[in-house]
Formats: sequence, structure tokens, C-alpha cells
Amino acid sequence: MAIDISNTELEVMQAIWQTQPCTATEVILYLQQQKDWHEKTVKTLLNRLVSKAALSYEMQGRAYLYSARIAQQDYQQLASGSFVQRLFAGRVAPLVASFARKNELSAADLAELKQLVAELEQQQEDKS
Amino acid sequence: MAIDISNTELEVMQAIWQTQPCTATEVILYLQQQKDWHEKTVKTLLNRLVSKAALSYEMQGRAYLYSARIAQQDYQQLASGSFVQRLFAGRVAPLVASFARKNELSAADLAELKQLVAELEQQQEDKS
DNA sequence: CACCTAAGATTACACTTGTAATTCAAGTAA
DNA sequence: TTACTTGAATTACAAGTGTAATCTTAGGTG
Repeated sequence: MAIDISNTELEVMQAIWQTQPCTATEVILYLQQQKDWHEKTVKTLLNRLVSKAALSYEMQGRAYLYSARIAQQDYQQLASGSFVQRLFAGRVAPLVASFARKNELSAADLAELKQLVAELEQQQEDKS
Repeated sequence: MAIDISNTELEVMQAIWQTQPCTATEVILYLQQQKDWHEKTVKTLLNRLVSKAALSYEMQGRAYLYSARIAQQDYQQLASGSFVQRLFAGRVAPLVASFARKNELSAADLAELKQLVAELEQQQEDKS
């Protein structure tokens, strides 16, 4: 993948995608609701993400205001592309099947999927 | 996830799932068709997978015959569950959408998905 | 002005991962 | 039996990762 974001780093990215632009302190507070991470840990992760060019920042007083340099959608696309490639030889339907088997898709999820499939079919017809 | 299999280790698992039970040499040959890995590298990975209890083996002459201790389907379920959780807050439809946007689902994939959705719907009706 | 505090910067450190090389031991060929 | 070969076991080693602690410095506080 283009940018290689580790698991913990991704949690930070999720926080940023939700709240950007935001300061380190804000990210720390946000993450404390879900994770039991030390403040210093989060700051390390922020630094690493800046090094990896996943985040950018600008000064706000004496603190930084962070923003994502990669859009959540773009990252999701890259990551799911490579995930599906690695685990399911690039085919997404088996993934859905696998997911359904174990996690019991909710009715809502199923409806959403159906809708999506319909839309995609529509698009395909349009092309032909 | 239960068993934590790294990217390269997963390639070895894929080989094993395809050809098990099989010797190290067989795995090495199999992987050489796709990867440019040194024989020693593959052996290291096999060892690590045994340590992680992802593989088991029995003696065959003076070589080992390896087998997976986790079924491919089971691993796929675990991995896709945690992937979807981490990237899409547990909802699979957005993943499919994301995948479709970027990778252009083939008509075959789409048909397969449609079929799958239909089956799942059927199952749901059965339950009610 | 001296000091404390809160940001960011730097350093730490064990474990994992990618990628092999080296060592050891048991058959195998001469 | 002696050396060679071929498995497996052990060791290597840098980069990445999880998880912080320490250092440095610019502002606010008394």
C-alpha cells in the first residue's frame, strides 16, 4: 500500500478523521474514551504519522493543529483493496460470505448491501 | 485476532492451505512460482508459524509434513471480522462500496454478490 | 524575574517482522 | 569410514511497532 499505517496508528487516524483539524490534546481526549493509552503514547503516534506524511499540521498558538493528508475514503479503498487481494485473491464476494457466516449481518446491513448491489447493477447497465 | 499472522507468513499459509499436507521443500517450490524468496526465508516463516501454532507437522522420513492448524475459512472469518471492525466500524456494506469505487467489481463479482444477497435474504426469511 | 507547566522533540526498549546466514545432525555416495 | 548433501535448528540483524519516559523550551504565575 502507498502509506503504511500500523494498527495503533490507524486508531489515531480514525480520531483525526472524526475531529480534524484538531490539537494533540483533543486527539488524546477523544481516544481516552475508547482506549487506555498514555498521553505520551498518543503523541508518539502523532509524530510517526507526521513522519509518514499521513498527517500535516499548522501552528495554532504554541500547539499544533493536525489534519489528515489522506482522506479516510482513499485510505479505506487502498486498505480494502490490498486486504481483499491478500485474503480472498481479490474477490470481494467471498469476503462478504465469510463475514456473513460469522458475524451475522444485521438486516440493516443486508438491506444496505442489496441496495448497493442494485445501484452497481444499474451503473453497469448504463455503461452498456 | 486469535492468531496473529503477519503478511509474509500469510503467503506461506496460503501455500499450505493449497497443498497441505506438504513438506518444506514443496512449500518452497510452490512459493517460488510467485515470490522471490530465499529458501531459508521460507523455512524461517514455517518455523515461526509452528511457534505461533498456526501449523503443525509430523515426521515423514527425515522431513516434516506440515499442515495448517487453522482452517482457511476460519482464518478468513477472523481476519475479515477484525478488518471490517477496524476500518469500517464493523459494517461490511461500506467496504463493498469502497471496493467497488476503486476496483471496479467485475460483472461476475457483482452477479456473485447479488446471488449471495439473495441467499442471505432467504435465510432471514426462514428465520422469521 | 524565577519557576512551574504544558507543548513538542528526542530517546528508550523489548518484541515483531522481513530476510537470511550459519550450525548441527542424519542419511548418502565414494 | 569420510566427506557431501539436505533437513531442521539456531542465530543475525536492521526496521517497524507498541508503549512510554525524559529533555527542552516557550509562556503563564507569583
